[in-house]
Amino acid sequence: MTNILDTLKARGFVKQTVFEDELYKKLGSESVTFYIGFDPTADSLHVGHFLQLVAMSWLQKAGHKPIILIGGGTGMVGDPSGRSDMRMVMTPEMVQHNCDCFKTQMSKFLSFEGENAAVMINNADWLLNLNYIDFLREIGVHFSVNRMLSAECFKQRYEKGLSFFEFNYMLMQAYDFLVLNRKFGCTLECGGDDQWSNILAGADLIRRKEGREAYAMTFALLTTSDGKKMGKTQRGAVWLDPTKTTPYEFYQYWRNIDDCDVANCLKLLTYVELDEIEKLCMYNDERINLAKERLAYEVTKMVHSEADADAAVNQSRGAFGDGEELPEKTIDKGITRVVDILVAIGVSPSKGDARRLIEGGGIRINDTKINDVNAAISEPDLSNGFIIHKGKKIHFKVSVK
RNA sequence: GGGAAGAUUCCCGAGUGGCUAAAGGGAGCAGACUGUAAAUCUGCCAGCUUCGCUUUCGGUGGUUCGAAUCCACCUCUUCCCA
Repeated sequence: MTNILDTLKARGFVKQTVFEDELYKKLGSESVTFYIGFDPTADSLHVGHFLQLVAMSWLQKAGHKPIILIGGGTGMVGDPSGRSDMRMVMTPEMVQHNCDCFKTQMSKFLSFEGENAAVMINNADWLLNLNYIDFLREIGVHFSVNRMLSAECFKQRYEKGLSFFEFNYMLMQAYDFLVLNRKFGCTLECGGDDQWSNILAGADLIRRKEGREAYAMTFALLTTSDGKKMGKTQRGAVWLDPTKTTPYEFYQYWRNIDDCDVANCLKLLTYVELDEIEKLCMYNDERINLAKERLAYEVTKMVHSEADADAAVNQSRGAFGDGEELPEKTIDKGITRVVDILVAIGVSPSKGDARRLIEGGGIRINDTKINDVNAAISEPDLSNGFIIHKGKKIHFKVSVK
């Protein structure tokens, strides 16, 4: 049986580790309890979280026990990294609501039952009632400011400024790891590579304070080949919640990624075997599209369902090939002008935008280009339904309610 | 506590009384070319009842025929000194 660390490395997950040799042996010989932290700042996860969850599921499948730590404690204060944003104070109810949403979505990738069931824990349980003096005496003494300042994550913040709260973040996260180690025997913390300093601090703290082994491992962040964060679109993040990002849109997002990112995404986001990925991605011409289709299908199936993935494929055939199905939208009775319809179905954010789109020749109805800004849909089309195209990629079948 | 600078449209960043819905860049959208890719070139990029009107340049008042631009106060941010 192969060591899970080999698998993760081969697929490009692993960025940094501590005591890799020891960790390797441990992962190969026993069930390791590990954790990753998630901040409950929204009621849905996005694709960045998805990568972490896939990594977790690999580990769980190999027999290790996942702990999902929800940052309810830090969420009560608000994430300081969103600089200009209002620091929205989250009520316990909101945090609870977001946790519930997370759990539903996560249960598709992780098992909350069985021998090594995943568990979800909220750090508000211990962070909120922390006594400041006790914390300083117990935890604070183990941290050297000089060392913290030399950490990469703080260096980048020098110019922008760094609040004491943010500086404390490292201690809180380190403390989380310590608590999980004491209460649940958690010995490994994972996370995105941007969390390296914080994770390392926790592992260090446990070793120093408890004299016990503790390990750290960071995973690659989901970025494009030129280093930009993936998962952003015109309309914001790509969410896992089907009401925020429909399965069709989700499918299309992956179908449209750059050539050079396909292999990476297949390795990190799907369970497709490595040699198969290699075969799929060996082309530099249009045959690479098969790899994109496979990626989009697999990921949609994982996040939503096989039925949703099949539907998305069929709708895509209709939109881009010669299939029958198309994603559908309905409009209220009485809306007839093209401009109004574009706004009604959410293709344009405003009428001005819709007008410009028509003026620029970007809109077609039933394969006829619309040139007149005031054009309206004719009666037979209104009752029978019609197809609206925006550019080359957005196609909807529209019918009147 | 003392001193200095600053807050501009999604982001970065010009603008210092009318010609400014506000330069330039990035992102985004559309057109051409393609493979539902990239690169490149072109156009668009506050809202609306669109030959016009309305709302925008941290907040509130004020000066002016007229302010993003001048004055006052407030809020917040950054920097220097303690």
